[in-house]
Amino acid sequence: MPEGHSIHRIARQFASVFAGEALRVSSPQGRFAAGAERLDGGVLTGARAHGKQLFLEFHNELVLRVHLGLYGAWSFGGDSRFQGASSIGAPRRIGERETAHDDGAASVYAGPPPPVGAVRVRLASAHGWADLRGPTACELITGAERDAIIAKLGPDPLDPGSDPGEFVARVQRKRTAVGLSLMNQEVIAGVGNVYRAEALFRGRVYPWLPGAALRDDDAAALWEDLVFLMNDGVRAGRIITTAPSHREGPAGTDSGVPVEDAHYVYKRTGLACRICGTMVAMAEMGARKLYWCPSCQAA
DNA sequence: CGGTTATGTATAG
DNA sequence: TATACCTAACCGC
Repeated sequence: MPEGHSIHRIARQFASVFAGEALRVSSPQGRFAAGAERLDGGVLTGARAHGKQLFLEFHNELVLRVHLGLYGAWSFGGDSRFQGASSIGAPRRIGERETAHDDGAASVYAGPPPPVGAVRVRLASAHGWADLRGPTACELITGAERDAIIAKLGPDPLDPGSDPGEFVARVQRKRTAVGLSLMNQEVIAGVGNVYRAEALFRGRVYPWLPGAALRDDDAAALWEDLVFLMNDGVRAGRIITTAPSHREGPAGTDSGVPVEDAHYVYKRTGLACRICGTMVAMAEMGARKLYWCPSCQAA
């Protein structure tokens, strides 16, 4: 259940702990047995994310494309070096569960544990392992196919090289409601249901406003806010969109912000808006639940 | 233990 | 718009 920030964290994790290493690749569950066999023993040369797509690149030019979908997840474990790189911050986060490794007395890494549950793919180096469960997509593609996939996607707020004007142009090109376009990965890549609701609220944007009617500066502000929010998500390992002054509990650090204080509107149906006190509303939009404040985000 | 829910997308009609 | 996909956490009984 990850948005773009989780995928970028995972890509960074792979790059830092597996790049340059020969990997044992297997599919304990069996559904990726053929692919695993082709990758087994290969050296990981790089890991990249664009939006919610993850690309693990191997020395033999093969690319493993993974999309976690609604309930996919990676879990990691390994030696201390591995742990240090993977567990900065909160101990447990959505889309990238980390297993605390029992290193009672600085024990030597003894290899991955027996797989638990439906592990589609397991990657293992001399220092650690990664298990993938429940992805929507897990397939081997070529570099050219990877490039084609990225070319179809909109700009990613987490890519420093992306062009804000590209987002503005794409969202304004259609009459589609802004709330729908933010979920369209061809308009902007990496935004999901939480960032959609929270960015619209922070920008005071009416979710049903047609993209074509979105002012230039409002569109640009939405983009800039998503750049800020999503980079913060990569750093913190969770989505926190509230300003400290708008939280009910005592001000705290990332790890200290309680779940119920992390968002303005997401999953707050019926609760008072943190800004104006109006009851937060919920409606279906694009087969997903949209949360908004009818006063702050009035038409 | 069973039902519900989820930060997603593809495909059918 | 509806449904399938396919996994685990959570909640109420």
